[in-house]
Amino acid sequence: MMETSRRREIEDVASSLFREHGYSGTSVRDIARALDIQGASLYAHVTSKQDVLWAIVERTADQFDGAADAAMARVAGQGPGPRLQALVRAHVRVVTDDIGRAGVFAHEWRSLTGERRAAIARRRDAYETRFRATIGDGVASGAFESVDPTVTAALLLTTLNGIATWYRPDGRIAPAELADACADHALRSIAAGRRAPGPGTADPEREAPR
Amino acid sequence: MMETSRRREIEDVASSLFREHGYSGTSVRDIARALDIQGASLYAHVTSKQDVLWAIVERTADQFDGAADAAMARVAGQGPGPRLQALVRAHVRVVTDDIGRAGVFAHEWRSLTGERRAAIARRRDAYETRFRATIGDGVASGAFESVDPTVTAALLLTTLNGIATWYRPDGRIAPAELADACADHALRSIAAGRRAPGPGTADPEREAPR
DNA sequence: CCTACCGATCGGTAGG
DNA sequence: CCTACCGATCGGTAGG
Repeated sequence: MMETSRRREIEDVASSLFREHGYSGTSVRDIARALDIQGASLYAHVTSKQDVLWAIVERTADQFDGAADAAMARVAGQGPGPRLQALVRAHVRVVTDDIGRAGVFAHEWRSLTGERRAAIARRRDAYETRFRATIGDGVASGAFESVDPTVTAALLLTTLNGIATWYRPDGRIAPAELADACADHALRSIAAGRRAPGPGTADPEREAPR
Repeated sequence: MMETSRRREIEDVASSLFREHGYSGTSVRDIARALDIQGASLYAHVTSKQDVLWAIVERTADQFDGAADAAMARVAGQGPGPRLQALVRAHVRVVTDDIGRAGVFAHEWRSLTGERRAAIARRRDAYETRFRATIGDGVASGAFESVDPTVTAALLLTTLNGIATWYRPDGRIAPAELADACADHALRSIAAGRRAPGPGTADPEREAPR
Protein backbone atom coordinates (compact mmCIF):
# COMPACT_ATOMS: atom_id res chain seq x y z
CA MET A 1 0.00 0.00 0.00
CA MET A 2 1.25 3.51 -0.84
CA GLU A 3 0.41 4.86 2.58
CA THR A 4 2.63 2.35 4.34
CA SER A 5 5.71 3.02 2.24
CA ARG A 6 5.30 6.79 2.58
CA ARG A 7 5.02 6.31 6.31
CA ARG A 8 8.26 4.34 6.27
CA GLU A 9 9.98 7.05 4.24
CA ILE A 10 8.99 9.57 6.88
CA GLU A 11 10.37 7.39 9.64
CA ASP A 12 13.62 6.79 7.74
CA VAL A 13 14.18 10.50 7.14
CA ALA A 14 13.14 11.37 10.70
CA SER A 15 15.40 8.80 12.34
CA SER A 16 18.37 10.10 10.38
CA LEU A 17 17.63 13.70 11.40
CA PHE A 18 16.82 12.77 15.01
CA ARG A 19 20.11 10.94 15.32
CA GLU A 20 22.04 13.88 13.88
CA HIS A 21 20.33 16.81 15.58
CA GLY A 22 18.29 15.21 18.34
CA TYR A 23 14.51 14.99 18.63
CA SER A 24 13.99 18.54 19.86
CA GLY A 25 16.66 19.85 17.50
CA THR A 26 14.65 18.57 14.54
CA SER A 27 11.50 20.42 13.51
CA VAL A 28 8.53 18.97 11.69
CA ARG A 29 9.44 21.28 8.84
CA ASP A 30 12.98 19.83 8.74
CA ILE A 31 11.50 16.40 8.16
CA ALA A 32 9.10 17.71 5.54
CA ARG A 33 11.85 19.60 3.70
CA ALA A 34 13.87 16.38 3.36
CA LEU A 35 10.82 14.83 1.69
CA ASP A 36 10.17 17.88 -0.50
CA ILE A 37 6.74 18.55 0.92
CA GLN A 38 5.22 21.26 3.12
CA GLY A 39 5.43 20.95 6.89
CA ALA A 40 1.68 20.77 7.32
CA SER A 41 1.46 18.00 4.70
CA LEU A 42 3.24 15.65 7.04
CA TYR A 43 0.08 15.50 9.13
CA ALA A 44 -1.70 13.68 6.33
CA HIS A 45 0.49 10.70 7.29
CA VAL A 46 1.26 11.07 10.99
CA THR A 47 -0.70 12.37 13.96
CA SER A 48 2.19 14.01 15.80
CA LYS A 49 5.96 14.37 15.98
CA GLN A 50 5.97 12.24 19.14
CA ASP A 51 4.15 9.55 17.18
CA VAL A 52 6.98 9.33 14.67
CA LEU A 53 9.55 9.00 17.46
CA TRP A 54 7.45 6.33 19.13
CA ALA A 55 7.13 4.33 15.92
CA ILE A 56 10.89 4.46 15.31
CA VAL A 57 11.75 3.45 18.85
CA GLU A 58 9.25 0.59 18.94
CA ARG A 59 10.25 -0.82 15.61
CA THR A 60 13.91 -0.71 16.59
CA ALA A 61 13.20 -2.40 19.90
CA ASP A 62 11.51 -5.18 17.91
CA GLN A 63 14.63 -5.55 15.82
CA PHE A 64 16.96 -5.79 18.82
CA ASP A 65 14.69 -8.32 20.50
CA GLY A 66 14.27 -10.37 17.35
CA ALA A 67 18.00 -10.42 16.62
CA ALA A 68 18.77 -11.48 20.18
CA ASP A 69 16.12 -14.23 20.04
CA ALA A 70 17.57 -15.62 16.83
CA ALA A 71 21.14 -15.39 18.10
CA MET A 72 20.32 -17.19 21.33
CA ALA A 73 18.50 -19.93 19.43
CA ARG A 74 21.61 -20.48 17.30
CA VAL A 75 23.88 -20.97 20.32
CA ALA A 76 21.43 -22.90 22.48
CA GLY A 77 23.22 -25.30 24.81
CA GLN A 78 26.56 -23.55 24.51
CA GLY A 79 28.43 -21.81 27.32
CA PRO A 80 28.28 -18.20 28.49
CA GLY A 81 31.21 -17.16 26.29
CA PRO A 82 29.67 -18.06 22.93
CA ARG A 83 26.27 -16.86 24.17
CA LEU A 84 27.64 -13.44 25.09
CA GLN A 85 29.47 -13.18 21.79
CA ALA A 86 26.31 -14.07 19.91
CA LEU A 87 24.38 -11.34 21.75
CA VAL A 88 27.10 -8.80 21.01
CA ARG A 89 27.32 -9.73 17.35
CA ALA A 90 23.55 -9.55 16.92
CA HIS A 91 23.42 -6.14 18.58
CA VAL A 92 26.21 -4.68 16.46
CA ARG A 93 24.57 -5.93 13.29
CA VAL A 94 21.32 -4.16 14.12
CA VAL A 95 23.26 -0.97 14.86
CA THR A 96 25.34 -0.96 11.68
CA ASP A 97 22.30 -1.98 9.63
CA ASP A 98 20.66 1.38 10.42
CA ILE A 99 22.64 3.80 12.56
CA GLY A 100 19.78 6.29 12.38
CA ARG A 101 17.23 4.09 14.10
CA ALA A 102 19.82 2.60 16.43
CA GLY A 103 21.01 6.04 17.51
CA VAL A 104 17.47 7.22 18.12
CA PHE A 105 16.71 4.07 20.10
CA ALA A 106 19.84 4.56 22.17
CA HIS A 107 19.54 8.26 22.96
CA GLU A 108 16.28 9.90 21.89
CA TRP A 109 13.82 7.60 23.65
CA ARG A 110 14.15 9.96 26.63
CA SER A 111 12.12 12.49 24.67
CA LEU A 112 9.09 10.22 24.90
CA THR A 113 6.68 11.12 27.68
CA GLY A 114 4.34 9.39 30.09
CA GLU A 115 3.37 5.76 29.61
CA ARG A 116 5.26 5.41 26.33
CA ARG A 117 8.50 6.39 27.97
CA ALA A 118 7.86 4.03 30.87
CA ALA A 119 7.02 1.19 28.47
CA ILE A 120 10.20 1.59 26.47
CA ALA A 121 12.26 1.86 29.65
CA ARG A 122 10.88 -1.53 30.67
CA ARG A 123 11.71 -3.05 27.30
CA ARG A 124 15.23 -1.66 27.43
CA ASP A 125 15.72 -3.09 30.89
CA ALA A 126 14.46 -6.51 29.84
CA TYR A 127 16.88 -6.48 26.93
CA GLU A 128 19.79 -5.44 29.14
CA THR A 129 18.87 -8.24 31.53
CA ARG A 130 19.74 -10.79 28.85
CA PHE A 131 23.30 -9.46 28.88
CA ARG A 132 23.36 -9.25 32.69
CA ALA A 133 22.12 -12.83 33.02
CA THR A 134 24.62 -14.24 30.53
CA ILE A 135 27.46 -12.41 32.27
CA GLY A 136 26.17 -13.61 35.63
CA ASP A 137 26.11 -17.21 34.36
CA GLY A 138 29.71 -16.93 33.25
CA VAL A 139 30.81 -15.47 36.57
CA ALA A 140 28.97 -18.22 38.46
CA SER A 141 30.49 -21.00 36.31
CA GLY A 142 33.99 -19.54 36.55
CA ALA A 143 34.21 -18.93 32.82
CA PHE A 144 34.35 -15.18 33.43
CA GLU A 145 36.27 -13.03 35.87
CA SER A 146 34.26 -12.08 38.95
CA VAL A 147 33.03 -8.80 37.50
CA ASP A 148 29.84 -7.01 38.53
CA PRO A 149 27.26 -8.14 35.92
CA THR A 150 25.25 -4.91 36.20
CA VAL A 151 28.23 -2.61 35.68
CA THR A 152 29.71 -4.80 32.97
CA ALA A 153 26.44 -5.05 31.05
CA ALA A 154 26.03 -1.26 31.29
CA LEU A 155 29.57 -0.65 30.05
CA LEU A 156 29.14 -3.16 27.25
CA LEU A 157 25.80 -1.89 25.96
CA THR A 158 26.94 1.73 26.11
CA THR A 159 29.90 0.72 23.98
CA LEU A 160 27.76 -1.05 21.41
CA ASN A 161 25.13 1.68 21.26
CA GLY A 162 27.84 4.31 20.94
CA ILE A 163 28.81 2.76 17.63
CA ALA A 164 25.81 4.55 16.12
CA THR A 165 27.43 7.89 16.92
CA TRP A 166 30.75 7.32 15.18
CA TYR A 167 30.26 4.50 12.67
CA ARG A 168 30.31 5.45 8.98
CA PRO A 169 28.60 2.84 6.76
CA ASP A 170 30.74 3.98 3.83
CA GLY A 171 33.97 3.88 5.83
CA ARG A 172 36.78 1.34 5.84
CA ILE A 173 35.30 -0.93 8.52
CA ALA A 174 32.85 -3.55 7.27
CA PRO A 175 29.85 -4.35 9.50
CA ALA A 176 30.81 -8.02 9.93
CA GLU A 177 34.37 -7.01 10.79
CA LEU A 178 33.16 -4.60 13.48
CA ALA A 179 30.75 -7.20 14.86
CA ASP A 180 33.61 -9.68 15.21
CA ALA A 181 35.94 -7.08 16.74
CA CYS A 182 33.29 -6.17 19.31
CA ALA A 183 32.54 -9.81 20.15
CA ASP A 184 36.26 -10.48 20.70
CA HIS A 185 36.66 -7.24 22.64
CA ALA A 186 33.73 -8.15 24.89
CA LEU A 187 34.89 -11.69 25.58
CA ARG A 188 38.51 -10.68 26.20
CA SER A 189 37.37 -7.99 28.65
CA ILE A 190 35.63 -10.57 30.78
CA ALA A 191 36.94 -14.11 30.17
CA ALA A 192 38.82 -15.85 32.98
CA GLY A 193 42.18 -17.58 32.56
CA ARG A 194 44.43 -14.68 31.77
CA ARG A 195 47.45 -13.12 33.44
CA ALA A 196 45.21 -10.92 35.50
CA PRO A 197 46.27 -7.41 36.53
CA GLY A 198 45.18 -8.29 40.05
CA PRO A 199 46.25 -7.02 43.48
CA GLY A 200 49.61 -8.73 43.07
CA THR A 201 50.56 -6.69 40.03
CA ALA A 202 52.26 -3.37 40.54
CA ASP A 203 49.71 -0.68 39.82
CA PRO A 204 50.74 2.67 41.29
CA GLU A 205 47.53 4.35 40.16
CA ARG A 206 45.15 2.08 41.99
CA GLU A 207 43.57 3.69 45.00
CA ALA A 208 40.68 1.48 46.07
CA PRO A 209 40.55 -0.34 48.37
CA ARG A 210 43.11 1.38 50.48
CA MET B 1 34.05 38.27 42.53
CA MET B 2 30.24 37.93 42.53
CA GLU B 3 30.03 38.03 38.78
CA THR B 4 32.29 35.03 38.36
CA SER B 5 30.49 32.79 40.82
CA ARG B 6 27.08 33.66 39.35
CA ARG B 7 28.44 32.81 35.96
CA ARG B 8 29.59 29.44 37.30
CA GLU B 9 26.16 28.80 38.82
CA ILE B 10 24.61 29.38 35.42
CA GLU B 11 27.01 26.96 33.79
CA ASP B 12 26.41 24.34 36.47
CA VAL B 13 22.65 24.54 36.12
CA ALA B 14 22.87 24.65 32.33
CA SER B 15 25.18 21.65 32.04
CA SER B 16 22.85 19.59 34.18
CA LEU B 17 19.84 20.57 32.05
CA PHE B 18 21.73 20.16 28.77
CA ARG B 19 22.81 16.69 29.76
CA GLU B 20 19.27 15.71 30.71
CA HIS B 21 17.26 17.29 27.90
CA GLY B 22 19.86 18.21 25.32
CA TYR B 23 20.98 21.68 24.24
CA SER B 24 18.01 22.36 21.96
CA GLY B 25 15.63 20.72 24.42
CA THR B 26 16.61 23.25 27.08
CA SER B 27 15.32 26.81 26.77
CA VAL B 28 16.95 29.92 28.19
CA ARG B 29 13.89 30.22 30.42
CA ASP B 30 14.44 26.65 31.73
CA ILE B 31 17.90 27.69 32.89
CA ALA B 32 16.58 30.91 34.40
CA ARG B 33 13.76 29.12 36.22
CA ALA B 34 16.27 26.79 37.90
CA LEU B 35 18.02 29.92 39.20
CA ASP B 36 14.77 31.64 40.20
CA ILE B 37 15.24 34.58 37.92
CA GLN B 38 13.54 35.83 34.75
CA GLY B 39 14.64 34.51 31.37
CA ALA B 40 15.76 37.91 30.16
CA SER B 41 17.82 38.44 33.33
CA LEU B 42 20.23 35.73 32.22
CA TYR B 43 21.53 38.10 29.58
CA ALA B 44 23.01 40.31 32.30
CA HIS B 45 25.55 37.49 32.74
CA VAL B 46 25.87 35.78 29.38
CA THR B 47 25.77 37.00 25.81
CA SER B 48 23.99 34.00 24.31
CA LYS B 49 22.85 30.44 24.90
CA GLN B 50 25.58 29.20 22.58
CA ASP B 51 28.09 31.06 24.71
CA VAL B 52 27.08 29.05 27.77
CA LEU B 53 27.48 25.79 25.87
CA TRP B 54 30.84 26.90 24.57
CA ALA B 55 32.09 27.81 28.06
CA ILE B 56 30.98 24.43 29.44
CA VAL B 57 32.58 22.46 26.64
CA GLU B 58 35.85 24.38 26.77
CA ARG B 59 36.19 24.15 30.52
CA THR B 60 35.51 20.42 30.41
CA ALA B 61 38.02 19.93 27.63
CA ASP B 62 40.58 21.66 29.88
CA GLN B 63 39.76 19.23 32.66
CA PHE B 64 40.16 16.15 30.46
CA ASP B 65 43.46 17.45 29.06
CA GLY B 66 44.77 18.41 32.49
CA ALA B 67 43.82 15.08 34.06
CA ALA B 68 45.48 13.19 31.21
CA ASP B 69 48.64 15.33 31.50
CA ALA B 70 48.90 14.64 35.22
CA ALA B 71 48.20 10.93 34.78
CA MET B 72 50.83 10.55 32.08
CA ALA B 73 53.38 12.40 34.20
CA ARG B 74 52.75 9.97 37.05
CA VAL B 75 53.40 6.88 34.90
CA ALA B 76 56.26 8.32 32.86
CA GLY B 77 58.68 5.59 31.77
CA GLN B 78 56.22 2.78 32.32
CA GLY B 79 54.82 0.48 29.66
CA PRO B 80 51.69 0.85 27.52
CA GLY B 81 49.56 -1.18 29.95
CA PRO B 82 49.98 1.10 32.98
CA ARG B 83 49.85 4.16 30.72
CA LEU B 84 46.54 3.11 29.21
CA GLN B 85 45.13 2.33 32.64
CA ALA B 86 46.24 5.74 33.91
CA LEU B 87 44.49 7.46 31.00
CA VAL B 88 41.31 5.47 31.59
CA ARG B 89 41.29 6.14 35.31
CA ALA B 90 41.87 9.86 34.81
CA HIS B 91 39.05 10.04 32.28
CA VAL B 92 36.56 8.21 34.48
CA ARG B 93 37.36 10.47 37.41
CA VAL B 94 36.59 13.58 35.39
CA VAL B 95 33.31 12.02 34.25
CA THR B 96 32.12 10.92 37.70
CA ASP B 97 33.25 14.22 39.18
CA ASP B 98 30.63 16.07 37.13
CA ILE B 99 28.39 13.96 34.92
CA GLY B 100 26.61 17.11 33.73
CA ARG B 101 29.67 18.71 32.17
CA ALA B 102 31.04 15.37 31.01
CA GLY B 103 27.76 14.47 29.32
CA VAL B 104 27.56 17.83 27.58
CA PHE B 105 31.17 17.52 26.44
CA ALA B 106 30.50 14.03 25.12
CA HIS B 107 27.25 14.65 23.26
CA GLU B 108 26.16 18.29 23.03
CA TRP B 109 29.28 19.76 21.48
CA ARG B 110 27.68 18.98 18.11
CA SER B 111 25.26 21.84 18.77
CA LEU B 112 28.13 24.32 18.49
CA THR B 113 28.45 25.96 15.08
CA GLY B 114 31.16 27.24 12.80
CA GLU B 115 34.69 27.73 14.04
CA ARG B 116 33.86 26.81 17.63
CA ARG B 117 32.59 23.43 16.56
CA ALA B 118 35.64 22.88 14.38
CA ALA B 119 37.96 23.91 17.22
CA ILE B 120 36.43 21.51 19.71
CA ALA B 121 36.45 18.72 17.13
CA ARG B 122 40.21 19.22 16.80
CA ARG B 123 40.68 19.15 20.58
CA ARG B 124 38.63 16.00 20.89
CA ASP B 125 40.67 14.34 18.17
CA ALA B 126 43.96 15.31 19.81
CA TYR B 127 42.72 13.85 23.07
CA GLU B 128 41.61 10.63 21.40
CA THR B 129 45.00 10.40 19.73
CA ARG B 130 46.61 9.95 23.16
CA PHE B 131 44.58 6.77 23.56
CA ARG B 132 45.25 5.68 19.99
CA ALA B 133 49.00 6.21 20.39
CA THR B 134 49.20 4.34 23.67
CA ILE B 135 47.24 1.44 22.20
CA GLY B 136 49.44 1.53 19.10
CA ASP B 137 52.57 1.39 21.27
CA GLY B 138 51.25 -1.66 23.07
CA VAL B 139 50.40 -3.41 19.83
CA ALA B 140 53.86 -2.62 18.41
CA SER B 141 55.64 -3.88 21.52
CA GLY B 142 53.55 -7.03 21.70
CA ALA B 143 52.07 -6.09 25.06
CA PHE B 144 48.62 -5.83 23.48
CA GLU B 145 46.73 -8.01 21.05
CA SER B 146 46.97 -6.83 17.44
CA VAL B 147 43.80 -4.76 17.61
CA ASP B 148 43.04 -1.77 15.40
CA PRO B 149 44.08 1.24 17.53
CA THR B 150 41.53 3.56 15.93
CA VAL B 151 38.58 1.24 16.44
CA THR B 152 39.70 0.24 19.92
CA ALA B 153 40.21 3.84 21.04
CA ALA B 154 36.78 4.74 19.68
CA LEU B 155 35.13 1.82 21.46
CA LEU B 156 36.96 2.64 24.67
CA LEU B 157 36.18 6.35 24.75
CA THR B 158 32.54 5.77 23.86
CA THR B 159 32.37 3.40 26.82
CA LEU B 160 33.90 5.89 29.21
CA ASN B 161 31.86 8.84 27.97
CA GLY B 162 28.71 6.76 28.17
CA ILE B 163 29.19 6.53 31.92
CA ALA B 164 27.81 10.08 32.11
CA THR B 165 24.47 8.82 30.81
CA TRP B 166 23.88 6.07 33.36
CA TYR B 167 26.09 6.81 36.38
CA ARG B 168 24.32 7.96 39.56
CA PRO B 169 26.65 9.79 41.97
CA ASP B 170 24.41 8.75 44.88
CA GLY B 171 24.27 5.10 43.75
CA ARG B 172 26.06 2.05 45.11
CA ILE B 173 29.16 2.37 42.91
CA ALA B 174 31.89 4.65 44.25
CA PRO B 175 33.83 6.75 41.70
CA ALA B 176 37.20 5.16 42.55
CA GLU B 177 35.65 1.70 42.30
CA LEU B 178 34.26 2.46 38.84
CA ALA B 179 37.57 3.96 37.72
CA ASP B 180 39.38 0.78 38.73
CA ALA B 181 36.76 -1.46 37.14
CA CYS B 182 37.08 0.47 33.87
CA ALA B 183 40.87 0.39 33.93
CA ASP B 184 40.83 -3.38 34.45
CA HIS B 185 38.11 -3.80 31.84
CA ALA B 186 40.15 -1.80 29.32
CA LEU B 187 43.39 -3.64 29.93
CA ARG B 188 41.77 -7.08 29.90
CA SER B 189 40.04 -6.29 26.61
CA ILE B 190 43.35 -5.61 24.94
CA ALA B 191 46.29 -7.22 26.81
CA ALA B 192 48.18 -10.05 25.10
CA GLY B 193 48.96 -13.38 26.72
CA ARG B 194 45.53 -14.83 27.19
CA ARG B 195 43.82 -17.93 25.87
CA ALA B 196 42.69 -16.04 22.84
CA PRO B 197 39.37 -16.80 21.13
CA GLY B 198 41.23 -16.84 17.83
CA PRO B 199 40.58 -18.64 14.54
CA GLY B 200 41.40 -21.95 16.19
CA THR B 201 38.59 -21.68 18.68
CA ALA B 202 35.18 -22.97 17.69
CA ASP B 203 33.01 -19.96 16.97
CA PRO B 204 29.97 -20.86 14.86
CA GLU B 205 28.82 -17.24 14.70
CA ARG B 206 31.91 -15.82 13.07
CA GLU B 207 31.41 -14.91 9.46
CA ALA B 208 34.40 -12.73 8.44
CA PRO B 209 36.64 -13.47 6.71
CA ARG B 210 34.94 -16.09 4.67
C1' DC C 1 -0.65 16.96 -0.45
C1' DC C 2 -1.52 22.36 -0.56
C1' DT C 3 -2.58 27.23 1.34
C1' DA C 4 -3.67 29.78 5.12
C1' DC C 5 -3.57 30.26 9.64
C1' DC C 6 -3.57 29.39 15.02
C1' DG C 7 -1.64 30.21 19.89
C1' DA C 8 2.58 29.24 22.26
C1' DT C 9 7.21 29.57 22.80
C1' DC C 10 11.77 30.53 21.19
C1' DG C 11 16.39 33.44 21.76
C1' DG C 12 17.34 37.94 22.47
C1' DT C 13 17.03 43.47 23.07
C1' DA C 14 15.69 48.10 25.20
C1' DG C 15 15.51 50.69 28.95
C1' DG C 16 15.48 51.02 33.40
C1' DC D 1 18.07 41.74 37.90
C1' DC D 2 13.17 43.44 36.29
C1' DT D 3 9.21 44.63 32.88
C1' DA D 4 7.92 45.00 28.37
C1' DC D 5 8.51 43.72 24.06
C1' DC D 6 10.58 42.05 19.29
C1' DG D 7 10.50 38.95 14.99
C1' DA D 8 11.03 34.15 14.06
C1' DT D 9 9.79 29.64 14.52
C1' DC D 10 7.48 25.93 16.83
C1' DG D 11 3.82 21.84 16.53
C1' DG D 12 -0.47 21.45 14.84
C1' DT D 13 -5.49 22.44 12.61
C1' DA D 14 -9.11 23.80 9.02
C1' DG D 15 -10.64 23.30 4.74
C1' DG D 16 -9.93 22.11 0.50
